[in-house]
Amino acid sequence: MPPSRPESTGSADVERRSAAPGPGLPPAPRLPRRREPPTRRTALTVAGIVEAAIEVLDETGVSGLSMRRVADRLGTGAASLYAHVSGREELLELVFDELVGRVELPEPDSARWREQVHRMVSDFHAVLVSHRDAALAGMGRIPTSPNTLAAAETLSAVMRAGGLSERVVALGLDQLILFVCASAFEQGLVDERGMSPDDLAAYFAEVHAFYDRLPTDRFPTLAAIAPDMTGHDAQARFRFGVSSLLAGYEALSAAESAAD
Amino acid sequence: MPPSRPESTGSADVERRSAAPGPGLPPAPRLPRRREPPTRRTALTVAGIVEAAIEVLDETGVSGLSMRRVADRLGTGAASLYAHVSGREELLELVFDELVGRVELPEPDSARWREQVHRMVSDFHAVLVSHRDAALAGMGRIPTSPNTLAAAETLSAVMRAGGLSERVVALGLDQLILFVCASAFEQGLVDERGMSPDDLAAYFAEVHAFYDRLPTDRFPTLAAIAPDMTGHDAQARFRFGVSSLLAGYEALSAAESAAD
DNA sequence: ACCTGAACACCGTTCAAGT
DNA sequence: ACCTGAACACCGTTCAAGT
Repeated sequence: MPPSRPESTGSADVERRSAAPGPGLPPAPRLPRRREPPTRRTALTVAGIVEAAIEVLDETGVSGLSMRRVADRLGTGAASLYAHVSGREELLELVFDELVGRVELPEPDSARWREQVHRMVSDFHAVLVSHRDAALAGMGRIPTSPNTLAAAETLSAVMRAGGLSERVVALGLDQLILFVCASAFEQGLVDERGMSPDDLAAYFAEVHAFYDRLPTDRFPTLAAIAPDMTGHDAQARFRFGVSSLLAGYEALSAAESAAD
Repeated sequence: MPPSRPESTGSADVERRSAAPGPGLPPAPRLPRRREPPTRRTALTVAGIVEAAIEVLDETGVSGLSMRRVADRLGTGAASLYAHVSGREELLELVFDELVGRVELPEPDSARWREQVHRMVSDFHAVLVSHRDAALAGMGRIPTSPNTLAAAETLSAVMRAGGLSERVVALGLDQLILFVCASAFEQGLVDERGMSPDDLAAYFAEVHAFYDRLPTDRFPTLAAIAPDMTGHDAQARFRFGVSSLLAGYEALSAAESAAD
């Protein structure tokens, strides 16, 4: 029962399904029925909770993803979630695993391994960025959930197919995942800092101007590379990052073989 | 005045410094005095607030770094901080700048540029890690504060001294900083997830065992590289990361020159 | 077994009021 | 100009109680 009843707008009282007998009369007898107007959602399940959590995430970002808001969206109270999920931390892990599961996994092909790595990490990055700063939920986590394990297996298999050494793949896999998450998190943070698109454009224009005007005596190098720093969009920077990592892995891997 | 007065334990009423005349009598006249027992700390300043914030950070991590706790440590209320700092977000920026300022900046030397980069980013990483997950405060931030600008200038100058192209330095600088912050954040997060050192050791042993036991049919690559994944400590992984980035930058930079 | 309301111990920020 | 207490609108989690 809502504590205060807002005026019904339009089609009068269709929702009040049982008419009371009237003033001065006792309440009418009732057939037993489900204790609450069924509040639309079905019984609580982990999958349903994760789905609701992702909806909240899309609206508010990770910091706004609270147990209370998720519960609200499911028409219940926060305490009810604890029967299905140990707490906020586990819910974030489940959300992250669900998002990783949306990345398509290729059949490793040594002829196209670079392309395959670029594709996988770009997809991964895109999925994360499309859910605000969701990437935060993945940082500092060792892959042990089903979808993160499957993705780690495929990504490392592609790297091995490219001829990188076991050692380089083992160490590089971690770093590549860290890079994807950190990039996505940074990108997601930007629109988390509570700015309108207009403010945001203004802010970037300011940053651009700021770097262009850096005094060349105190900041000779930054001033010189300023055009190159502000001249690339997020996607170009991400692509550069992946390329430099792969080039580095190849060089280190080759150096290892040469040492044998 | 406390709403309810707990029984004084032991040494009776030493703290009630002004004895009331007694029941039925008006309150005794008082000399004007400082409204509060002087609470030890001097007047609020930005520097003092940042110092207190770092102390709180060291005790609780970024998530526990609240305006209320910082104020508490300064013997005041949270609202008082807003006269010196626009809010929590700005305070985090100030804390990050202060920490970056503790990194020693070398004179760029083209003969030792790799060593200089390794040294700078290791110092940076070490400073961040020594303050829990402080690195979180630096992510998603474009260097504009004094110490972050100075560090960015020096780091990019060292990279230029190493012969890397303007484009590679401009794009790589960002990535290198992101890598340092993300690594430090991950490392800091581990002891943030609220575990005792014993729990932590047990957890890592579990992870180790988990990877060692991965079924080889479903996870052939992960199973094969498991020893290499769990066999390196955080410092080795960080060093590998920096080396691979530098190797990548050199390769990409060389490829650019070759294309000219 | 699952769900609930109420409570506990917290948050960041604002604002009228004091000095 | 600086500081304050109280208030507002939030948090995650626990727990006794209900069904």
